Amino acid sequence: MSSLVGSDSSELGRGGRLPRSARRKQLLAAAQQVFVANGYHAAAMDDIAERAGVSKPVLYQHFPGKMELYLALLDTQAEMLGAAVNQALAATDDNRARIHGVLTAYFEFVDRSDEDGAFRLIFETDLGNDPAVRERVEAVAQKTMQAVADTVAGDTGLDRAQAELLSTALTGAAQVAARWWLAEDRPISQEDAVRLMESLLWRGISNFPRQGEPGH
Amino acid sequence: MSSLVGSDSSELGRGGRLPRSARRKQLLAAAQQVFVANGYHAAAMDDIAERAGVSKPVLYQHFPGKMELYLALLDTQAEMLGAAVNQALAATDDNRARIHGVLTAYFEFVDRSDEDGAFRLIFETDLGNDPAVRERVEAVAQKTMQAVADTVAGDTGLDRAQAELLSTALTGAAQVAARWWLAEDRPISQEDAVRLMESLLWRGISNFPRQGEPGH
DNA sequence: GACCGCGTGGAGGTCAAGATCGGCGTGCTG
DNA sequence: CAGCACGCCGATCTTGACCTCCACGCGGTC
Repeated sequence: MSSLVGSDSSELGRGGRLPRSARRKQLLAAAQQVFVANGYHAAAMDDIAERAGVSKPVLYQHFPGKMELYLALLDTQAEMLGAAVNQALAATDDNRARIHGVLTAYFEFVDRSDEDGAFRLIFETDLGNDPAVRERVEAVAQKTMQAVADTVAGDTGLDRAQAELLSTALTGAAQVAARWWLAEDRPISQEDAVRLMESLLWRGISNFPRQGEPGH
Repeated sequence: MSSLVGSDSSELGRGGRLPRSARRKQLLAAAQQVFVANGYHAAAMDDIAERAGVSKPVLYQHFPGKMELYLALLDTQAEMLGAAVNQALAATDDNRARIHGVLTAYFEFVDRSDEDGAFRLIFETDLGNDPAVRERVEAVAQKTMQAVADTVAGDTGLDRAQAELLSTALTGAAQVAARWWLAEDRPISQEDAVRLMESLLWRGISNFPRQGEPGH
């Protein structure tokens, strides 16, 4: 009756005891699968434990609670996305190349995390109301937007608020487009998608009409 | 001890009995306040009933459950936004004017619903996982995107998938920008915001380089 | 002026899900 | 070989939120 090892794809590494570090990583992987599949609220700690092939007490010996578990995953993904975008912005001084890089970063992020759907933790969380989560999610978008706004403000002469509005639109467009592209199962190649978006955004923002320079 | 009518701003229309229609509208208003303030999950039926100054049974005599109550509100708001966008698209044949109209529709929607924050029901719901909710929310964006994609495909010669990608980016940019603008407490006037966004999007999409016309 | 029905209110049931306690087996160490 | 420590599990508690039952009071009618 009691089979030794569940070779089911639904269970990860069932079997004997593991060192804490390995067990922790395994629990994080299981939790990510469940959170991504069901969202935070519908995800049950029982499901996560079962998914990992352990019992609930073990789960609580590694994480104080559901929220901390979620935040650990969220931080990891936010770090990844933030680093990728940052690198794309710092890699060059050519603004068109920057747009290309940031777009690629977004598309790569949703594409790479398609296997596990990790991007949903950031872009489609059902915890937008929780302050801790909200802060972390907005921090990524804000940091990117601010960096873009610096360049936009310098190049267009727009004041800060105006530059931030356009920067929000640009980064938001990239994010929404990448999500749509993945949700539609990549109807076109990633290269084509990035090229199209790059063309759209670059035509929009480059040589943006200087305005609002008072007097002079 | 028992004050007759709660003139508190926290309670709506406490006092005697109301005709069903009026009571229903009042319950919807109370529910909207609570849902917007706390999100779906954190909102308690007790809070909604208390907010409306009635007891829970009456709430359940008007709505079968929490979900139906939420969906009623969601449908109303989705209808409003969809109608506004539709009207903006149908009002003219000039595509730049269409962009202006749609942008205005989005900004008006978040602005007008700032008093009660109704736009959060659509744009920041914490029920993105529930099929019924997801379907309704996506339907609005999808319909808009499809309408825009029709025009984009016709004007640029792009194939359907490419046109839809760009249309998603355009409508997504409008939505994200409007939400940012409100979240930042309207740092610039609505007219300026719409003008800036219109300039950005129109420069991006107008005279988009024709490509992908095979052979011929 | 008395009666009857309907809408209202407070108190309670049910259940799901997060969080926890004593016992067991296994592998290392002297 | 014996003791020990550690990781693990089954079973349970508790909280909180959705959802109904018995008493009360107001409006229409003869």
